Amino acid sequence: MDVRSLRYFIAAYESGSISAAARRCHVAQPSISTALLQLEERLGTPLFERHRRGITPTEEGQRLYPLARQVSEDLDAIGRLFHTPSPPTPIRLGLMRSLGAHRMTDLLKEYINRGDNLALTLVNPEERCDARIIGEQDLVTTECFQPIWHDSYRLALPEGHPLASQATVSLNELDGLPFIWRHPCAAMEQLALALNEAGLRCQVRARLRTIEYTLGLVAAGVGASLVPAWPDILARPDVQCRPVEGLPIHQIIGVAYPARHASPALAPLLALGREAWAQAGLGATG
Amino acid sequence: MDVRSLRYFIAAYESGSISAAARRCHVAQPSISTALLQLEERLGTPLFERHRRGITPTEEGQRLYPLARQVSEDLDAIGRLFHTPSPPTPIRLGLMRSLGAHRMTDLLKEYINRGDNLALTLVNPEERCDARIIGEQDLVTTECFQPIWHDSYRLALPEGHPLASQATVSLNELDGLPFIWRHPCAAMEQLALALNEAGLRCQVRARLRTIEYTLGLVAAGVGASLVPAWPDILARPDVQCRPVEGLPIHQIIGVAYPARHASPALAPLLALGREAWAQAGLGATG
DNA sequence: ACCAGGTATAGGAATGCCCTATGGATGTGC
DNA sequence: GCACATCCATAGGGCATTCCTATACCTGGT
Repeated sequence: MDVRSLRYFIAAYESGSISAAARRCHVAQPSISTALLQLEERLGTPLFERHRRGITPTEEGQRLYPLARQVSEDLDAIGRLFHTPSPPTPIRLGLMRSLGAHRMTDLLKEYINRGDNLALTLVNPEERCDARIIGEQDLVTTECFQPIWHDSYRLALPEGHPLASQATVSLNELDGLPFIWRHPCAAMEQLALALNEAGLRCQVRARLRTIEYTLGLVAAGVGASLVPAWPDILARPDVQCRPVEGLPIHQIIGVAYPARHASPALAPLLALGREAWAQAGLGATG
Repeated sequence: MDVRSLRYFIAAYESGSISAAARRCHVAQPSISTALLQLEERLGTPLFERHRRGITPTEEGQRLYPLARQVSEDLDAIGRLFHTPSPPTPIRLGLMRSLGAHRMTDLLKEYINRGDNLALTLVNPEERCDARIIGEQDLVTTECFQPIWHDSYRLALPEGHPLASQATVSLNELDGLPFIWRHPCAAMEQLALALNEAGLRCQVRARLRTIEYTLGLVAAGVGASLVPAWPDILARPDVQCRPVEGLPIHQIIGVAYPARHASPALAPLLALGREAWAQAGLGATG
């Protein structure tokens, strides 16, 4: 009886899926799969029913769950037993706009978990802070940079817009197109520059700051815009995203931190960034 | 944080010694030693003070102990959660005399632990039974034999007896020596045979059945006897044990069980015998 | 002075875990 | 209707952890 299997069981139980549990535990799916099979073998009873949409616990699985939680948490408590809580480390983190609330909260959650009693304060990236989550283009020379995410940008069009019938859109086709302008945004500035150089007109219908409002206005047919190609944006039915030909707008987002005298409490954040970046790199090549 | 380390910690705590814990856990001493060091490293505090006579728990060790017990027992409970108790398997075990109460109870304890809900009945080896713990010489042809222990026999003398000043005793020196005769005992019968063949007299002061009483009478100076060379007998200060020259009396004790239709519930007992026999074999060569 | 009993360390073998790759089954979108 | 995506299970190789033996070191007892 291994506590590792129990933790995997807990994750699978709470996720309702072996694959999701694997993502949550940062291991590959077969690890959870075989561990659960071994646990069922060891206990002599099936714990889950497998089906296409995931798994549902059997009655035995439901009986095991609270006990497994108990053991797992007791073990964690032992780990903290002699861990004299250090005074909270204040960390001021500057966050640029348009980071993607979902992935950013996941990152912060993990950071707080891994860090040792952090007191996180989120501020604008221009303010004084210990580190900044920003696009690579905004680095200043005294800063080091740890990449986290790679965002490529797409032209966002309302559903049914003529340009949306094409797989890609050329720069010339943007001439005179009404735009929802998001500000500040390096990608939009690049677009403005490109339009200007090509002698194309740029018609701005609205200026605003958040991606969410931008998408709402795009969906309402007020105009087009430029948004990062995040899965949850690409999945929206009311907005269609198309790459702009010959205008590969990318942005690398990461942690910028002072090259000298960086706070040691940043280490887990940098490690998380390294992991996410490596993960994306693997996905890109595979 | 691994439950393995916690179990080692529990064994060390309860044994008061790393070496004893290793024996109890059936692992080598360095395994416990390094596991404890790792646990202390992990928790960031020493758990034991090491000294020449063993170890004593620190205050932190004492705090950890009940929690470790809790987790360990909860985990065991999970292991038994879906283990529908099978109906008790009755096993009649025939036990010859003079097996050595200590090692025999250890063996039975382990057997009951490993077996699946056994109902053990101990009887004399002549009675009907599923298996017998006997000397190899008492095997009948329909039985298989799994050796467990190898006993060699010594002449037991009261402390200060003239013969005890010698490292060994010759057969001739036993002529006319008063004896405490233990019965039944294959070794004593071999001795009687040897004395008889050499034409030596044998003077019997008492006849009895148990080794404990025998040793009491030997210590009281009533006479000599022949006893197995077990560590706890050799360690007695009131009795001195000497090998008899040219008379290597040995006995192999083990499990005798029917060659056909042996109860499957005997398997753990045979496994235990195999382990003990291998262990002794290693000790003899090393 | 040597031996016995205790713990710590070093190095090699084996067991087990994790990962990648792949197969099978079943909904989903065009 | 057919390709595709998702999810779980299985196979095989690489690697980390654990175990063991052998040995060093220390101290108390003979």
